[in-house]
Amino acid sequence: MNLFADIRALVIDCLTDLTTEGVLPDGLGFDNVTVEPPRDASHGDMATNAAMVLAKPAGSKPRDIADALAAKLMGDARIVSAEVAGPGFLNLRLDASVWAGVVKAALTQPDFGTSDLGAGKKINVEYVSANPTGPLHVGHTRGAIFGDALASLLDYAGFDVTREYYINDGGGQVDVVARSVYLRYLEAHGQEVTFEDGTYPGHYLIAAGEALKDKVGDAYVDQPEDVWLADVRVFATDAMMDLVREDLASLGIKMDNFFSEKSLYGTGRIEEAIADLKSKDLIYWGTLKPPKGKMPDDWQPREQWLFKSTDFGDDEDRAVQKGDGAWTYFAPDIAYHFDKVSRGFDALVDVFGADHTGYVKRMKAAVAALSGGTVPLDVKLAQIVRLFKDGSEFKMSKRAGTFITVQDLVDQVGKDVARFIMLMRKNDTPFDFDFDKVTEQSKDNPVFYVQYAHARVHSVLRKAADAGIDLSDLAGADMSLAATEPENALAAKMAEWPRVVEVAARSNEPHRVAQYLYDLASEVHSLWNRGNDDASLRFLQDDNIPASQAKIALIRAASVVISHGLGILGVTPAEEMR
RNA sequence: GGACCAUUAGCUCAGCUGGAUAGAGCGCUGCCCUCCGAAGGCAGAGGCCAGAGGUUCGAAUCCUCUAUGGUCCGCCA
Repeated sequence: MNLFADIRALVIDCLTDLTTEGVLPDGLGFDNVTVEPPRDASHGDMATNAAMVLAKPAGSKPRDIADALAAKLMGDARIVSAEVAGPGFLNLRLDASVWAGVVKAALTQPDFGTSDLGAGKKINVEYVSANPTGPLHVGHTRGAIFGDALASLLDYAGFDVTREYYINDGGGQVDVVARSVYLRYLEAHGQEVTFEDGTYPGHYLIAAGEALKDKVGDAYVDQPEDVWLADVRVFATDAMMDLVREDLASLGIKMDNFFSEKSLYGTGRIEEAIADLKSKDLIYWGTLKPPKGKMPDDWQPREQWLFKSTDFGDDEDRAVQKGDGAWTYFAPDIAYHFDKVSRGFDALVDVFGADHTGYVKRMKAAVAALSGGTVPLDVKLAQIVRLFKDGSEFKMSKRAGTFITVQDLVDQVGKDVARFIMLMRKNDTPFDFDFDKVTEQSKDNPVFYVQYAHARVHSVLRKAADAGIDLSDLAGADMSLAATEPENALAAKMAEWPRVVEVAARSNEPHRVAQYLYDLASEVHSLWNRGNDDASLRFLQDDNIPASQAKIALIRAASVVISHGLGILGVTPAEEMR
C-alpha cells in the first residue's frame, strides 16, 4: 500500500467528478497534481496543490476550486477535514483508522514499501570496476557501496536488477601485474629480486607468487617473457579478482556478473560495435583539434578513426583507434555497452569515480548512438572521500605506505558504519570521513542512532514476551488504543516509506533512504522519550494487555520499516546494541 | 581556455524534481535525574539559501551571467 498514492487517486477521482458535473472544464490535465506530506505537521496530514495548479487552466480562482474539491473529499470516510490554506493548499486530516491501516500493512505485507515503479524492467548497474591490480582501497568504497545500495533500491522498487563489474583486464596494467607476480614467483623459488619502475612491489602479490609456484613448479624460472607472460597474465588477473571479490564480500557486496574487457578482444566484438556505429554514419576518419588550455609538449595532429559523439552532446568527437591501429580504451567500452544494450536491458546505470567525470558525455553519447536512443544511461559519480583521523586529514600515499585498504576500513569501523555513513550523503558531493566520530557509540552517530531505534523496539518485544504478553497477532491489535497524536505521527512517518522508495529510485539516490531512516528513528526515539514524562505513552502498559499490544504493534511496525530500509542500504538491523 | 559538480545556521550536511513561517546533528544558551526507560531529555538563539538578473500565482529548487571551491580535460588505463 502507498497511502500518498491512494489519497492522490482519491483527489483525482474527485476532480474527475467535478469535471463531469461541469464545475471544472473538460480537458484539464491532472499530472501536476500532487499529494505530499506538509512541511509543518500543524497543517494536517497531507496537502494537495490541486487548486493552485488547476486555477489558471480552469480559469477560476484557487479558492473556488479548493472549496469544491474539499466538499467532494469530505464524502470519503478517510478524510476527516479538508481546509484551504495559504495560497490555495488544501490541507487534509485523515481518520485514525488510516494510521491503523498503515501499521497493519507494515506488519502483514512483506512487500510494504516495494513499488511497481520498475515494472520488472531490466536494469544494469555497473559499479566498482576497479583495475585487477590488487585489493580495493578506500577510494573505491564509496562507489562500491553507493552502487550496491542503488542496485538494492532499484530491486526494491520493482526493477529486474543486474549488478555488474567490468574487469579492466585488457590493458597494459595487467602486464605490469603479471610481471610483478612473476618476480614474486622467482622469489618463492629463492631468488633475489628487485622491483623496478613499472612493477608493483605490493606484499599482496607474495601469496600470488607462491600460488603460481605451486601450480607450475619451476617451469617458468629463468624463461623469457614470451614463454610465461600470457599464462601469468591470466593467473595474476584471477588472483587479483579473488582479492577484489573478498573485499567486496567484506563490504557485503555480491555481484551478479563480472564482465571481462579481454573477452572483447580477438573475438570480433569490438569490431562489431564499431561497425554498428559505422553503419549509422557515426565513425569517420579525421583529426582532433588540439586540446585547449595547457598544451602537451609532444602534441601532434594525427588522422584517426573518430566517433561523432558531438552529435549526442559531447564537446569533442572521440578517438576509437590510435595511430598505430590499436583500439583506444574507449573502443572496448563502446563494445561493452553495446553488449549491455544487446542483452536487452531497458536502462543502464554506470557508477564512476570522480576522476572519470570527463568520460560521462562520451559514454552517454555512445549508448544513445548504439541503442538508437532507446536505452537511457544514467552515470552517477562517486565523489572523493577525505579521511580524517585524530583530528587531521589523512593522506593516502602508496610510496609512504599510508595506503588504506577496504580491509583496513572494515576492520576499524565495520561494514555497517562504512556503508551507512557513506550512504547518508549525496553521491556527487565530496565529504569527510572521520574515523573517530563514526565509531562513537552515541546519539551523535547516525548509524548508531538508527540501529539503536531498531534495537530498542526489539528490547521492548523481549520484555513484553517476558511479561507474558501475547505477541502472535499484533496486526489484529485494537489500534484505537495507540492513536494519540505522537503515536499517529509515528504511523504517518511510516506511511511515507513507499513514497521515499519511489522518489529515491526515480532519481537513483539511495541517500534519501538513509535520511528517511534517520527521521523515522528520530520519531521512534521521540515517542520513547515521551514515555519518560507521560506513563500513558509507554509501550508496556501494566495490567492493560490490549493497549500494550496496540503500542507494541505500532513500534514493531516501525522497526519492520527500519529493517527494510537498512536492508536496502546493506546495514545490519541489530536487535541488540552492545 | 573548456566540461562536470558543488556553494543553505559558527561547523558537517538534508531539503521529497516549483509550494506555506527553509530543516537535522554538532557547537552555543537555559532548564530537567532522591523513584519507575538519562550510553540522556526539553526548550531557545542562530539564515539576504554565494551574488545579480530572468521565467510565474509562487524559486534554495528551473534558465542566463558572475564569483569561489572541488573533480577533470590528448591516441593514458
